[in-house]
Amino acid sequence: MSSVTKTLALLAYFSPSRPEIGLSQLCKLAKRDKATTYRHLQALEDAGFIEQNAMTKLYRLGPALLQLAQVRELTVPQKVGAEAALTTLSDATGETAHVTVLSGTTVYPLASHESQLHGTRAIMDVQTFPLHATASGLCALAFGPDTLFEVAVSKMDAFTANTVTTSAELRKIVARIHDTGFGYANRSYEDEIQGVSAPIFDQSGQYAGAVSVACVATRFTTEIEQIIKQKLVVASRDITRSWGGVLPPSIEASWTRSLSYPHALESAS
Amino acid sequence: MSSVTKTLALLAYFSPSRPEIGLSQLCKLAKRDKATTYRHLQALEDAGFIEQNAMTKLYRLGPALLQLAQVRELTVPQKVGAEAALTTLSDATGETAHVTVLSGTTVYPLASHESQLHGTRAIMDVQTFPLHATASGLCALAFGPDTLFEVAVSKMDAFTANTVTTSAELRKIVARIHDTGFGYANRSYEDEIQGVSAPIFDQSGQYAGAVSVACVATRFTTEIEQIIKQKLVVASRDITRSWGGVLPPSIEASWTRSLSYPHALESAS
DNA sequence: TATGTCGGTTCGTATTTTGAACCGCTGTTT
DNA sequence: AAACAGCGGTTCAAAATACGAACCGACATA
Repeated sequence: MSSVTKTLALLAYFSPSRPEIGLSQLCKLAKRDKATTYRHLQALEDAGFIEQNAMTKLYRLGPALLQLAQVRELTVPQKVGAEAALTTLSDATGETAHVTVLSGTTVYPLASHESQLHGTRAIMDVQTFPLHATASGLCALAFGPDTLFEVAVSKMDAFTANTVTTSAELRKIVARIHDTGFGYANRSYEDEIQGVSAPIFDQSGQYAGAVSVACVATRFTTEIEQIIKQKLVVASRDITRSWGGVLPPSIEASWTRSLSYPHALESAS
Repeated sequence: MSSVTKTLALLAYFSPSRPEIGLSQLCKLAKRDKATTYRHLQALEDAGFIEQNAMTKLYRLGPALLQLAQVRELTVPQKVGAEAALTTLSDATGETAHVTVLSGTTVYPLASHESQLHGTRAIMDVQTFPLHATASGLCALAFGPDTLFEVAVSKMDAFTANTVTTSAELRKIVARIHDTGFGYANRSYEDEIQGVSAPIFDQSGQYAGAVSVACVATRFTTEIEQIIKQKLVVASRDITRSWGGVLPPSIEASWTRSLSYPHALESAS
């Protein structure tokens, strides 16, 4: 592991729920030496990736990230191209909806929209989505490059009692997703959250990401499942078009089949 | 220079005008060895900071940046707190307005708004603002920590014929900005651009950033200068309040003086 | 077929990174 | 007030890592 990788990994400890971190706390979190961590933080600070609160000495993410994010979004305007469809999806289903993108072998959150309808909502405070345990991740496995599978198998943490933990089980789930055109994660990442997702493709027909609905599990009935799937299809078409992509005909065929024979899916969820 | 610093420095070569860069081109730009640069790019790609276009092999900024930027903005909601005032400022002056923040010893762009009024506009494609040559940077020198001055002196590149290049000149300009409460940059960074800025402060009365108007120099008359300054004061008050900060009374006094006796300023611009 | 450039890889050298121990400071406990 | 614990930050010898010249195969040009 290079020093660069170790340094950049520190940034992942900052989150909305833990926005400021002191040196010692970060050392504990990352299980690193204090001197090393301090030097890494210095390097990040020099680059503007973090800054230090002069009063409290706590570190927080820095302004250079905003700058770079802006360039990224100008280069690949995915976020702006997903937001309208996401709002529509969330409003139509009354649940939290989000879009993820696949980059390399990692699934990143891009945008999310929370429904105003329910008090209890699925909230996202996630850096990256595990391939084997989330609807988005499973979608990537089913429709993305085949090399992802071995990556997924190499880190199959059990997040809940429902998380799949064997390569064989995973392969079966992925196969079903490939058939139906929808990713499912039934309480496999967070307790009481049921995720459903649909893939998004880029201009060359390559897998680009997924649009998902995270539903509080107790609300997840076969009726709402049907509605969610219908709306997911619309959102996926919208976002794919907005990103300049094309949906493979096979996906459209899968969706048609899935939505016509909903009973075929029940065992999958 | 640590390998981390060298690696992160590569990100600065990506910009709206050069959003995708190949390995060899990046080596030339950064004047680095190809093997080293390649390894650095790998590390950045592993972290999701860049990604590679599979067809063209060109690299571009990655989706992890959006994620981190979102956390940054949730931690320190500066951008959202500046945008309304920025729009107002730009509309009222008919020129491009922008907000910068000081982090460590570096001035970063935060947000900008371009006037719809004129065909010719100041456009910003800048990673960081030089302390000695921009209105924002000079504002930081005048109202920020004293340690900035030596940093500024250590890199006084001459961007135009008007850029100050001696420590003595710089000190004089900074003193005048301190007196008037407005930063000026008369064609000192970009030819034909005249910048005027006002400082923004944080909750402890520390310098936090600046709000600026970049005016095409041929349009810069004493009349528009007065209007710009008046609107800058409003914007600075707005943004400072929105950031939870307080304006030092001395600044308000400087502004009152400057705006009452505009002639005292003419030699400054 | 010769040539240049591209992205990417190899391997021995030596530079950089590393972490135990330490420092000075602050706030708390005894 | 003495002892202690925790903090951010620093030092230096030991060791792991980064480095870059040379190289490879693919592609485009001439």
